[in-house]
Amino acid sequence: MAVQTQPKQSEAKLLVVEDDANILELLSASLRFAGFDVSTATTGSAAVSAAKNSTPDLVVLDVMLPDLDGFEVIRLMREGGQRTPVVFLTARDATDDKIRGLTLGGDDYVTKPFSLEELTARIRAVLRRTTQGEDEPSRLVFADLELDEETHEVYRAGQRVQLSPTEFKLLRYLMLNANRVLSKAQILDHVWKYDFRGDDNIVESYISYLRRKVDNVQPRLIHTLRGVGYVLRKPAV
Amino acid sequence: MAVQTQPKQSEAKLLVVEDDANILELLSASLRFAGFDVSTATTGSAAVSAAKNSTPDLVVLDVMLPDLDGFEVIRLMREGGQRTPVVFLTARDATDDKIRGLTLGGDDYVTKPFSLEELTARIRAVLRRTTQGEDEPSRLVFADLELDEETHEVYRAGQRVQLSPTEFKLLRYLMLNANRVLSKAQILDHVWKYDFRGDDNIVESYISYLRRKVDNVQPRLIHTLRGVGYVLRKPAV
DNA sequence: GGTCGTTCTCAGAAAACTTTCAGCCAGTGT
DNA sequence: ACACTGGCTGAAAGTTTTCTGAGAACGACC
Repeated sequence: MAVQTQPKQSEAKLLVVEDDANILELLSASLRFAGFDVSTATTGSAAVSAAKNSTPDLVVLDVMLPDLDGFEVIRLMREGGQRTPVVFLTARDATDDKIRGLTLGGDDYVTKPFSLEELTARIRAVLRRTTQGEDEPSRLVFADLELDEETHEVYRAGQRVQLSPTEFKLLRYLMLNANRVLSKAQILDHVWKYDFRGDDNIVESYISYLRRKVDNVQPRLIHTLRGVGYVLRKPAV
Repeated sequence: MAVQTQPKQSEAKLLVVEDDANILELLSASLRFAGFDVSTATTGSAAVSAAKNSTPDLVVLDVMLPDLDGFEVIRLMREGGQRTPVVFLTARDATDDKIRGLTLGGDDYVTKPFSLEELTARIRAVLRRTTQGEDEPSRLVFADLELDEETHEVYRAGQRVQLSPTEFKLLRYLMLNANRVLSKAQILDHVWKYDFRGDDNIVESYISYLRRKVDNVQPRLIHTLRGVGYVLRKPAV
């Protein structure tokens, strides 16, 4: 198999609005790679007109923008009758009034710094809620392993398993990329917040935790490829 | 279970009339998401003609409008023979006698600032009263937990439990969204008034009160999902 | 004006989770 | 068989999140 394709992600059209060039680059690259059709804007007014023209399925919107703030952008966008769902990006300690009301109308938000897994999970969740018709299932299944993104329940061989937040994110990432080999660096980049300055070993630790909780029965599903990374797959016949 | 749908809310047609752009956006987004078919107007005269054309099942009407006041709007609306029920939005200290009479005709009102739970509860109640035939039940039931929206009575395992107004609203919100994970932000946005300027901790406090009063017997129904939120559900099988 | 129920805040305790580290183990190549 | 490298994991330290008791603030009602 030559080409590695990403998990099908509804091919949705996203508009990403963010003025920090680094974060914008990070987001657009990884969301694009995740299979979304991404366009970008760096100011509120550019975002409004971009939304008018390209009618995205969802907007990823930094609340703090140089010109308009996120709420104004949304209001203007929706004045035209568009009802585009939004995932807001907010600063960690936006204790202000700023972050009130963001979850209304099926929208959601993530606070900076976030992990890419977190953001894409929210995007998927919002799309799931707002897209009618042929919907993404909220339940990931691989062999006898099941993970429900909505209820946060995980089962192995029918048994309920309790996972911590990081364990959950890691497992979801593995399942979304089943049969694909993931390097520790890759895992770190996706599952940990982008400002994490630690060492690879933490991935080993969490793989270990996950094995203990979720991969303690036959057949083993989490495999180590020495010097390469990890992969979730059914053992060879 | 694939799709997460909102609690079915009769799909009723609402006309929302409000001149403050922020509040209008807040209302239309969340009511639409709650399953109503929402149209909007920002002036009294626009409201009258909108009502003529689209014959809503219920009107949410700010009493204070730039041109006509809410009572005028209703008078004009009803001159044409329409008997559309109304939920008024009034300012905090509307001592107005006019408002007193409102509830007589089957209409109702909420004072600003309100919580969305409060508003949707009123809307549901008015629709329940005015819609004959297949009506929404006023009694929510989950496991051995029962909550009557009309009498405000709550029972756990057959035992009557006394709740304060906020506790009641919180529990109703949980029950309306049983089996769905609700973040503290989401709970705050729905159950607390939109001008509340406090932090998440108040949700924790009220969850704690609720547990003490309502979830002090087996099986536990209110569960914490660390880092995610709370959910009302029956324990794993 | 006092009592009561309620809302909201604060702060400490408890619990859960994350991260690091160090020693051990396993696979690989010589 | 040996040394080397990368991976695994137990334990401890560090951090974050949640829970809850106590009390201040508020307003309704007598």
